Amino acid sequence: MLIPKEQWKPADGIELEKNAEIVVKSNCNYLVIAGPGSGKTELLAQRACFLLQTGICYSPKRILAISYKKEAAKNLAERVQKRCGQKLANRFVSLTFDAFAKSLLDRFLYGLPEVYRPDVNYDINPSVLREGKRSILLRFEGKEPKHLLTGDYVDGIHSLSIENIINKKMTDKKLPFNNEPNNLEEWMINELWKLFLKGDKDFKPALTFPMISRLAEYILRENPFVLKALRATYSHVFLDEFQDITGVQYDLLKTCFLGSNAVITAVGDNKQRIMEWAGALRNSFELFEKDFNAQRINLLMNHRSAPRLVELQKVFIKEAFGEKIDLSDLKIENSKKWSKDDGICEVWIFNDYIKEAQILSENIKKWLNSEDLSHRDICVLVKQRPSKYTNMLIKTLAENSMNARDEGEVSDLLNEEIIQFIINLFSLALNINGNNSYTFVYDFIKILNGYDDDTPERFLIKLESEITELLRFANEKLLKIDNQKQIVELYKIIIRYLKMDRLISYFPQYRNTAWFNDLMNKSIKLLWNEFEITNNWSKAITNFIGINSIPIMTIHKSKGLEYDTVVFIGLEDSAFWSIKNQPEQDTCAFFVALSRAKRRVIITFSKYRDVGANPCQTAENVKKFYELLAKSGIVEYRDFM
DNA sequence: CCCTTTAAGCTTTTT
DNA sequence: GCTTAAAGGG
Repeated sequence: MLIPKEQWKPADGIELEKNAEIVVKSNCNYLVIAGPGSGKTELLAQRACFLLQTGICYSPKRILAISYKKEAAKNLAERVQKRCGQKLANRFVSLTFDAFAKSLLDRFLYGLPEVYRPDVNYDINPSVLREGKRSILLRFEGKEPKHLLTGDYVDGIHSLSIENIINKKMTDKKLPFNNEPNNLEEWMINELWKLFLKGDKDFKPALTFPMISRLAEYILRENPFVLKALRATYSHVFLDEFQDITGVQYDLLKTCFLGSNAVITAVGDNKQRIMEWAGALRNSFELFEKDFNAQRINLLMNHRSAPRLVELQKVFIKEAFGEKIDLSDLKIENSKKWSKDDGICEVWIFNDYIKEAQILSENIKKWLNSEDLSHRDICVLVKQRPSKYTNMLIKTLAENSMNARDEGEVSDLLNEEIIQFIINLFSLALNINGNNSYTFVYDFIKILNGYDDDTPERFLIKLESEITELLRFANEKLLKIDNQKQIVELYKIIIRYLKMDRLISYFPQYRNTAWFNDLMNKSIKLLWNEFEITNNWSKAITNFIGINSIPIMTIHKSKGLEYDTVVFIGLEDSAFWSIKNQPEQDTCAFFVALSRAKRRVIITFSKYRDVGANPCQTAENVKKFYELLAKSGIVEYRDFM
């Protein structure tokens, strides 16, 4: 059953580059610098296979893989299962950082001292954080201890920045917090911890994710047995997108595994470090090398982009990142699947955003029709505020019967299990050729019923007829719907059929009623919107899923994704206003945008754009980017003015 | 109530 | 760095 180490070969005939193979078979901590398209998911999947198939990670030991996005965690798990089969993949645990921290907290809640123990029914992110943090402050008005009202704090809690306290200060330091506060800010931090942990008559206990990580870290530090159990479980740890790790998360990582026998493989790219403003550590690579005695190694292949785009990326790296960059960054090679002239990068200059939208629409139409691209092969990127920058384009595309939409608005919604269920149910009810819809709906209801493969067949047969009846009912109702309220009714009937308590027991996140209702309302609104436009339920569902719309998103959202053609709208000062405060991060952001494309990048500049009171756009501050593009000799400039 | 001044949001993820 | 929302003063 086990494969000897020397005989092990990468699964599915995949060829790994030399450095990737070194990491896959390594037995020490590595920091893998993996640029765009270098195949880091594949590297981690192959390493998982190597460890499991050779028995280096032997049963019951497990591999813990930590990502940042649910989607990334899911993709990696699926890849491992595909490469080495379900049985071995059962010992591959792929989680997001927050899911990992939360699972520790939920399992070992009672390992916390009473003061720090959250109510077992805590919510995540109190709704009040969204509605107005100031209202939290008000409940402490006048209760400030008199002796702390000195110096900067004579005005009491009003002199505090509540935003800063909740987002940063509360989780700045490891627990425990100082029980005898020396100033008003410390007092406020303590009061907020108590309120969030325990709640009161009009505040439901609710934690933020950084708080959860701090609590999990505290449990492990205070309970040697829990720590020992964790370390006994995982022999190997993978850390994806390591450039994004926050200080809070790094502390948790150290408490978990520093000084243990776990072999850690961290993968990341400092050229894509765009999350510093949200707390990502600037020096995570150096810290990891030092603390964990990790070796640094670079991947040199770019499997994604066409040769001319790889060349452009290299020029960009060399000129924009300067001496900070490892020399091997300039040795990147492109994949053999391209011919050497492949790859297009153009800068399109417009007088106004109306012309910009027209020209883009014409070209997108051409790409869709004559280049055989599908909507999902194209992506429209913006630095921030997608709606502001792409309003006109969406309108113009619609006038030419093409769809584009802000993917950020809907992607989380569409990925929720309950929404997936509803989509699949409606697709089936309307006889849309969904490939796996029936399996999805059947399995979903089967699980909720607590059925498995040992369940007597008569129950399963009954279940099938129940589903048939549900589909018939949904079909009948859907076809009669002529206002939004009737969709609400249909949703209610479906949820009542599924039973909320059963839903919650399998998807505990839906315990948060406000969030669940929000999901429902958003999807109803979106669905109704699509129906109003199309007046056809099949089309409405297809549009709701977005198969026929071009995704629009921010650069941040696009990280980790790839598209044949990338249209970056608005390489302008007003879009990159932050370039003065955070030049490195904005350079990284532009690099991320550039490197999403497999074959073609179009970058636009419009002299006039309605993004604010001053429509006249400049490119003084982003001049650096234009100079770089021009210098490469690869980019073609087209003037549409 | 209106005008002026100040502060916050922008770019994210996570159950 | 610029826009918009909230707060403060007369």
